[in-house]
Amino acid sequence: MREKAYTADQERLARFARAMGHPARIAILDFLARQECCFFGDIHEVLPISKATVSQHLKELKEAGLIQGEIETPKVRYCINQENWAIASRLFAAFWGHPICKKESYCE
Amino acid sequence: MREKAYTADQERLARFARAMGHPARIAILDFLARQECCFFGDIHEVLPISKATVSQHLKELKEAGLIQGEIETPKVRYCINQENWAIASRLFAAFWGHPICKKESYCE
DNA sequence: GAACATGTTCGTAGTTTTACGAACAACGAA
DNA sequence: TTCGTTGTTCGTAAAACTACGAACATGTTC
Repeated sequence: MREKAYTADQERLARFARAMGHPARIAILDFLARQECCFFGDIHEVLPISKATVSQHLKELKEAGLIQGEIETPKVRYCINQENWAIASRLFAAFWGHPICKKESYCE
Repeated sequence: MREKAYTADQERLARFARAMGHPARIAILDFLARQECCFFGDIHEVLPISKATVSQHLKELKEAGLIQGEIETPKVRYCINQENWAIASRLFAAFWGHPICKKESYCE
């Protein structure tokens, strides 16, 4: 029954968008994009939610590929995942028709 | 305990992102952005989901402000909401640091 | 009026999201 | 060993999301 589906780019764009679909996660991404990298505690400090919830949001962003985390005992350092960040950036640019993207369709 | 919250832009960006967080809605926006305007039936035709579900997705996009619909008996014409589309475009451009947006002041 | 065409809304079901406290894991320090 | 710090994971609960068929609303046509 599945003769029409979504393109790979549509699926990927939606996946990234979903990850950005919560103010806390936007705040986290904003924060990380500015600092390049930082610790869990720094992120938790600027958010109005519990550690457990912050951890959950970070997991969501990690699963979407937008960030990555590595243990630096006893802390955990989180960073933007540059590779996927660039991919997402191009997908959104293409979607909105921003000049960063030359092609008429999504870039690759 | 509510001393830290999210900025208005973070809330708005998250709201738009959430609306884009499903492949069907990305497909709808893609379709509308290309055609400028079209009927419900045209949209339903290119999606692998039922009328009821398409209608639900359209409602979601309408509530997010990205599209608008008007009855043109016996059909319903859907269009991009240009005003909010431009706002969303700028918010995303600013978020990703795309050239359309110059520093703190909004682009254009 | 009866039949049709186009979409929306209702009711339902299963899944996912969001949030929290409590418990846990890992490790360095006392 | 015991304590303290840093985060994650577990368990739970309420809300929201996704999807569908059935029923409905509206206006056109026969």
